[in-house]
Amino acid sequence: MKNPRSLSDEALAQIARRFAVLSEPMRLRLLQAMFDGEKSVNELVDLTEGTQANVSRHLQTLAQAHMVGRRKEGLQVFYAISDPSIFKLCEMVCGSLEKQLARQAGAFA
Amino acid sequence: MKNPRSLSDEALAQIARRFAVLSEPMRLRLLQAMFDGEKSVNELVDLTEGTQANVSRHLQTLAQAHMVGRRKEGLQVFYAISDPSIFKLCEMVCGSLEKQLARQAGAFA
DNA sequence: TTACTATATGAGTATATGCTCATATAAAGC
DNA sequence: GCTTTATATGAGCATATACTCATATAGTAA
Repeated sequence: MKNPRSLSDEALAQIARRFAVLSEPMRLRLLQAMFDGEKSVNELVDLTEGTQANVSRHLQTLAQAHMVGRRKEGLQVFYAISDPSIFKLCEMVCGSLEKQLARQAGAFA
Repeated sequence: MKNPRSLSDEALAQIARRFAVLSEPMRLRLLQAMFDGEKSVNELVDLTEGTQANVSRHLQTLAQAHMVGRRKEGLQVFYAISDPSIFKLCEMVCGSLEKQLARQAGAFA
């Protein structure tokens, strides 16, 4: 019996990919660092305390997912959040985690 | 210079973990299959066309993340979505993907 | 040109996780 | 007890990806 799926395999793969991009703590740190506006790679390296190579790689991942935009200015490259849904997504996940952690002591104070 | 992060490493890891749970197409298929109510493992195997072993494993992952609940009735185990934020999360991701696709499509028009 | 700076990337390694096969566990009926 | 059915899980393999180190590329200035 063939089952009727409302979303194609292709669509599900894209949704999954999007969640995967958000599933690395370092990338979340980078997004968090960009919450108040665009930042150069070096600024992001300082803010996240990551290595330059690693920060650069994660920024490519975020850019390929169209979650951040790239602006070059001289030697520097500035990245900024380009998809406003990111903010809401993170809010929602934080919210449901807070509810879950309500029984325990929270790291979200 | 120490940077002030608004979310602890622990909190970021938990948020990342939550996104990771949603980053597998098979798990999204399972959630989609449960959108209209609870289902037994066998029903989910049929609906997703996966193997019993694999479906069972993914259900454990979803249950550990408190996204689905488990109810045992005789020989069968019924799973159901227990975290309503799942619906909104998927809606939002679908929405922002649609926008992206519309832009791409527009570029070819 | 050379030197310096900011960013990106190739190569290699380590770890995580998804999948399958086979088997284990649990519940019900005989 | 034994058998059947529904679900869970251990073991092993394959792949994906995060990380580091070293180097490449691009832009600026002398």
